[in-house]
Amino acid sequence: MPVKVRFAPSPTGFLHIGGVRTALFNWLFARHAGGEFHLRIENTDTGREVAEATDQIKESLSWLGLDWDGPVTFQLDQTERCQVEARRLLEEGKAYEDEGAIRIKMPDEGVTGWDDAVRGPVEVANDTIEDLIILRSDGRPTYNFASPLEDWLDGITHVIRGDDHVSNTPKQIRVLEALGAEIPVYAHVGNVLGLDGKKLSKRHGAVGVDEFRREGYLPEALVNYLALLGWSYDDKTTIMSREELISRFTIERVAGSPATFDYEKLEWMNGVYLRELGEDAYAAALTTFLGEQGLDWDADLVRRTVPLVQVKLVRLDRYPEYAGFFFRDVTPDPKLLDARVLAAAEEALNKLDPFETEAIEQALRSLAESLELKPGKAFQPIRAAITGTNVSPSLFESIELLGREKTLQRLRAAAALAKD
RNA sequence: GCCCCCAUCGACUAGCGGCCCAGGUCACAGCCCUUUCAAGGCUGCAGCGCGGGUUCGAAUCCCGCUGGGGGCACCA
Repeated sequence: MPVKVRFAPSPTGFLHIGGVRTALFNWLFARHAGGEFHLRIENTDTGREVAEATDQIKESLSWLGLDWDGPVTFQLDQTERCQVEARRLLEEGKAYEDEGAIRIKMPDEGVTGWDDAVRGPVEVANDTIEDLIILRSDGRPTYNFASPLEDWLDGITHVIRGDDHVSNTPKQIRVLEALGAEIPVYAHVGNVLGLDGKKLSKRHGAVGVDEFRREGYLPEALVNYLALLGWSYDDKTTIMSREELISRFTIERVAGSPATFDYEKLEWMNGVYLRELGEDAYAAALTTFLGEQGLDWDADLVRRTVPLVQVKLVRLDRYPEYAGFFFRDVTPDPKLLDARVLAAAEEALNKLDPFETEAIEQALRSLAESLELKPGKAFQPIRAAITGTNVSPSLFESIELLGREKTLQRLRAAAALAKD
């Protein structure tokens, strides 16, 4: 039987990073097996912002490259079918009415168990499972009825979901049995925790996918990082392309223990991906990102700054601060300046020909020498004058790219500032 | 309160009885490189929660404890 899995978020808000991880595992599992990955919106509880949240979920998945098969389905669409099935269970004596709602009968003795694909055998005593309501008195199905029912209708073969669903599983298995449906394979993945050891939630920093996007993370990096949160290929492999992830992913190597989300490692990994990009691809990513930030900077100039910044940035959102001086004026802190050095620099660069990196470096080095200053000491005031700060891309290349006119202009302006 | 799940360096993890006085990655520290910051190279710091078993032999198996997480709705 071909593999068929689903990711079933509820449309209550943006896509949570823990949810994304669940989606990713489902997706990797399906793609590895050549099966299908479906997106189902569990809107059993009529939400107010369904449309908006659904769009956002779809966009987040798309951005990450997690494509789904077939149309997006909505649980609410199965309301009638749920009612029909509930009535059937009633007729078959497997359910009963209770104050207008319908409850399913659960066995009082014995156990309900399953062989969890990540945890192994799990058993729950039946006397701890109550007769749950499957249809509310207003006719709407409850989650624990609608979800397994739709899994059955959709022919879902594997249910891969978060740890928090473990206690729902025995209930859903009983529902499925009553329905006469086949029981899918269940796999419960450990939860994602925040730095404080608590389950990740909106309280703990950037947990929505959107936020990672705004902070300049690459989807490839996020996917790679997330894949390693609870799954591993072997004892030493860390960086894996999407294709490698797909071909290597198996549910057997997924861990059942909770994992703490580590921003520092994600950043490091993002840097790895950023550095691996070709210069044109890097420029394209940067331009797109800047556009999303509302910064309409000259794409050609952005492209030319790439060689100067690529190895330096670990996140795209650092670019404006780091390379913004190419696009807008600067106001350096006077404390970083030195009028004598700046005046000398202006003179040295004024009629330099050609105005190129190598010549610039040569000129400034001999300037340092004649002023009897260590190179680093002499360059810092110049750096501040040119870039506005004491942390910047390589000075000589920056000067070449900025051009003679602007360079001299900034040198003069800074020299004036320094005198006060 | 009841039920379920989990437990290796600060973090993510490898380990499925001897290959482990525990390996990799991030973080951290030191050194090298160096025009700042990064990146890179090298070195280092650091862990099997506790107590009982089983076994010739346990991080690996069993039991208990402790700790953490999740669940017990006409929420999903």
